[in-house]
Amino acid sequence: MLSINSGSAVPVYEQLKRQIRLGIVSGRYRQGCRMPSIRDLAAKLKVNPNTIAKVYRQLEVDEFLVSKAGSGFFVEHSPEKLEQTRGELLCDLAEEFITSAVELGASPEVIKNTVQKRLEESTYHDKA
Amino acid sequence: MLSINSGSAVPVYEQLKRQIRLGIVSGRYRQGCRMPSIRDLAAKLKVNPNTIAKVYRQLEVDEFLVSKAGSGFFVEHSPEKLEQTRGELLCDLAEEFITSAVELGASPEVIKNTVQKRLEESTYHDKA
Amino acid sequence: MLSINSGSAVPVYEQLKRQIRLGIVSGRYRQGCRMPSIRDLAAKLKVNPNTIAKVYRQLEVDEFLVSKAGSGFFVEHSPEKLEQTRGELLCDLAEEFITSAVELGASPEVIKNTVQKRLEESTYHDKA
Amino acid sequence: MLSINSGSAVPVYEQLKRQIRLGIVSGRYRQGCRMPSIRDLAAKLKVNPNTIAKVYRQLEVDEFLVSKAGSGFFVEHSPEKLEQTRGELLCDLAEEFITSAVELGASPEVIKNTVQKRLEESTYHDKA
DNA sequence: GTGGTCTAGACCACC
DNA sequence: GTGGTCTAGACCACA
Repeated sequence: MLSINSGSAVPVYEQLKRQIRLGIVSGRYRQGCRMPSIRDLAAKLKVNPNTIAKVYRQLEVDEFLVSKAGSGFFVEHSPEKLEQTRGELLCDLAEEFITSAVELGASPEVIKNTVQKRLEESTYHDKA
Repeated sequence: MLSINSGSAVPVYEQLKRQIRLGIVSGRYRQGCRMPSIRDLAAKLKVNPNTIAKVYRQLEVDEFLVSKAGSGFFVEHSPEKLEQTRGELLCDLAEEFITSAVELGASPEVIKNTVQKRLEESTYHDKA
Repeated sequence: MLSINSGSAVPVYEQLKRQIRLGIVSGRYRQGCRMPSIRDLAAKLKVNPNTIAKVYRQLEVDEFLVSKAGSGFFVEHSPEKLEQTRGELLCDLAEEFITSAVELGASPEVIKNTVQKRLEESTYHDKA
Repeated sequence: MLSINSGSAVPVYEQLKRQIRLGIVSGRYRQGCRMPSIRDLAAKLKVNPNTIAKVYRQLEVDEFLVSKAGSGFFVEHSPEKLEQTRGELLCDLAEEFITSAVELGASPEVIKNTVQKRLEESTYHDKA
């Protein structure tokens, strides 16, 4: 599901773009599948259809979607593009995390140790 | 600035609590300073004043704020409390990051390496 | 000057994009110069400001313009981009010309000879 | 379909004359066929009926149309006239193309080579 | 129905 | 002033 933070400084279309791109890269939206129609999604999220259209059009420029006039938008990307974007998004996530952690006053060592600890715990949970 | 995500599953009061607590711990809201009045903040964020009151009261229970009748809420915490909360928030941040990274298909090693790399780069930038 | 053909099948924003791009590539709009403001150009051409904004934004994506918030759009491109686009536009012109000529019933030989003849005449005029 | 560029320096009646003449020469309007009535075409293109009348009358003088009182205008031309006009239009197309290409900074050799290349490609496609 | 284009406005942040 | 975002509609072509 997609969510919108109206009060945020980051524009609605940008929020949706990120979420949908993440959904595509993580496999929730699968290759070849049809996206919700502009009007439907706009009604569901209670935003203007133009805003959704902007999101879809930008994702088309970025080569994640293709539009078929009179039919809809479809997930369409090359495997390389997908792999590359995965790497970029991971870097973005890491950067956001580190920025917030630094703002909290954490040193690089503390950050590294915390990540290490959480990774070990989640690995433990996976094995359990 | 505080922002609200109406579509989110996490309640508005919880969203605000987290943001304000983060603001206190990171030093944006300083010890002894007066918080915005309940009705002002409610008007600004366009939420019910009761929601803000709930946030402030819970932060008071958690020992981040104190209320002075007829005067308002003030930032008030012990240094130990602050240090402890910093650690907790850092863990939360790490967990969010790792969860998203795993959803992206990253292995623990890839995650660790990415964090390491970003840390080195930011250290480098700081020195520069 | 920019002109618009409202009755044409090609969208207004596309017509303007082509004309401005041609103007940049041919040197009529020079590197670093400020473009007319969105509102001014919209008023002059009697189209909606959003249409002009769309043109400018697409030319920014295509790396012919850069926007400086609160200041305006400026011509900004790399020399390589300019040279490459010159070649592409020349090919487009040639294709349009040939398509029309073929529709008129001209054979490849006739087309080639006509071009040759006009080129000689214009060369002659240049020398004169 | 006929289109009008209101912003252009070339008069509306001249624009229409060229398009219709091109339509006749290229075979889209066939010998003996009735043209749209003056008032119908004027209504469709949202121009003054006098403008259409002027176009038709000039095309009559140029021997592309004949008017039959109370019946309308009809395509009527001699094969020689048609052949001659084809040649003239081809020259005009070539001149327009060359003028634009020169404005783009292309040398006569580059222009010739580009035309040659596009001709070979289209010939290849025709054979395929 | 679908997307594609366009209009006529609004409010915001930045300068 | 500037551009940036967003809304609330319109009409069109395509399928």
